[in-house]
Amino acid sequence: MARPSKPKLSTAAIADAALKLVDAHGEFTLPQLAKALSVSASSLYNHVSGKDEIIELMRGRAMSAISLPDSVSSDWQEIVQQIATSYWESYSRHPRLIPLLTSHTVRDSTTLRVYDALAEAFAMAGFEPKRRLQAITIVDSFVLGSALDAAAPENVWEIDGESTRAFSETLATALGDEDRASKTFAVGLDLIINGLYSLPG
Amino acid sequence: MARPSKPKLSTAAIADAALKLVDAHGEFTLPQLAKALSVSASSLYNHVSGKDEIIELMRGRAMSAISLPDSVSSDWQEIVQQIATSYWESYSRHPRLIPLLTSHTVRDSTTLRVYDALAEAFAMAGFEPKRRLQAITIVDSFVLGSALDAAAPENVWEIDGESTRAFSETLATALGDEDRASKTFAVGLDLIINGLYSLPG
DNA sequence: ATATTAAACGAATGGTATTCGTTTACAGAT
DNA sequence: ATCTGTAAACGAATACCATTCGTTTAATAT
Repeated sequence: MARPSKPKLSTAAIADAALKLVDAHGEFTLPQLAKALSVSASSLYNHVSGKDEIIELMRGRAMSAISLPDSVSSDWQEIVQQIATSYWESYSRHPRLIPLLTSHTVRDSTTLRVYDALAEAFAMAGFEPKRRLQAITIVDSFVLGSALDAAAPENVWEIDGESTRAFSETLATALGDEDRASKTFAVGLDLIINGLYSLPG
Repeated sequence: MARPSKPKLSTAAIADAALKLVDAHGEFTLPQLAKALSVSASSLYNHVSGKDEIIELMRGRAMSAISLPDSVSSDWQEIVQQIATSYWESYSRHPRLIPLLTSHTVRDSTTLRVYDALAEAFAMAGFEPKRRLQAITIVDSFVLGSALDAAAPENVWEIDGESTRAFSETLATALGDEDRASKTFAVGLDLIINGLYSLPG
């Protein structure tokens, strides 16, 4: 077969199909992806430079739902809370994507705008550049860590039965609590924002 | 060649060599590893079930330096601070290992003991099992996220020049600050522990 | 002394990302 | 309307990679 009348591929279609594979299996290969798109693997290279770019496309896809709040409508704490929550939710909608992203440089513009928005919020709060970076890093670390935690829901810990009662009891409470991850993130974020507020400047 | 008088391999030697490769290149392959050990790739399978087990061995190697404090010597806040810091330091000594670990179930006993110790500390603080898990998760998320942040020190953000001034100024302050990551982690952890203390139970 | 196990090897298998040359449709210029 | 160059598909080929298997021989256990 040669060039078709209507192109079978596009970067959007590739990103969507890859994301679907990652959501389902936690990974993807180019032959898999090609088969899912009814296409040969080499055809992908007419639209994409390689597997790395596909991963970066998925990041953009996953982050596209982020809506950044107006900088004027509320105080900085509420703004930071909205940004961080929206950011975390985007990660959490595709938990199994996260491990693929952590070894990659961020090129996606939406993601970069999240940092811009956080920087402005903390600037509005009167944080000097140095402490601004500190605040951003703390929030970002917690978002990423929480999302990673949510990425491995059940089988993170393989218990041999040698655990203390304190930890066993603790683990037992995890079962059945549906959106424990979401609630825990909210609590932690709140705690961080309040802490940043009262931090000695 | 057949069986040698003294074995050339051991799980410890394999883990060390693999860790050295990961520290240097951020990844490893079995042929690489075999060459570093002056051995053929198939020989590795006499000591190890596959690449996954080697990764788990590296986790154990990286975490072996963790020393858990006595539960009686000080108050729970100091204990949690010591555990979390030691935990973070172990990750940070091998930052490029972290992405390999995040997609794996924890089997390493040292790592599991960290959770035990945290559970006991929070139990001592009077946290009920449910809030205990919440506290552990928050601390763990922050440790992991911070370590990941430290894993990609320079090139995480590829700036096109389209950033706001608030963020550009912010990024500029990152240059030259050697152990910024360590200081930021300390600030954030302190803030979390204090927050947990005053959290409505 | 003999049998079993352990630890090395090379060769083979099946999968992976990527490159290249070829084909042919489409789009723009003459 | 024709010509031309680019775009988008394909199959074949390359160079890895993880893993398995059969073989060899040393160490160990019986």
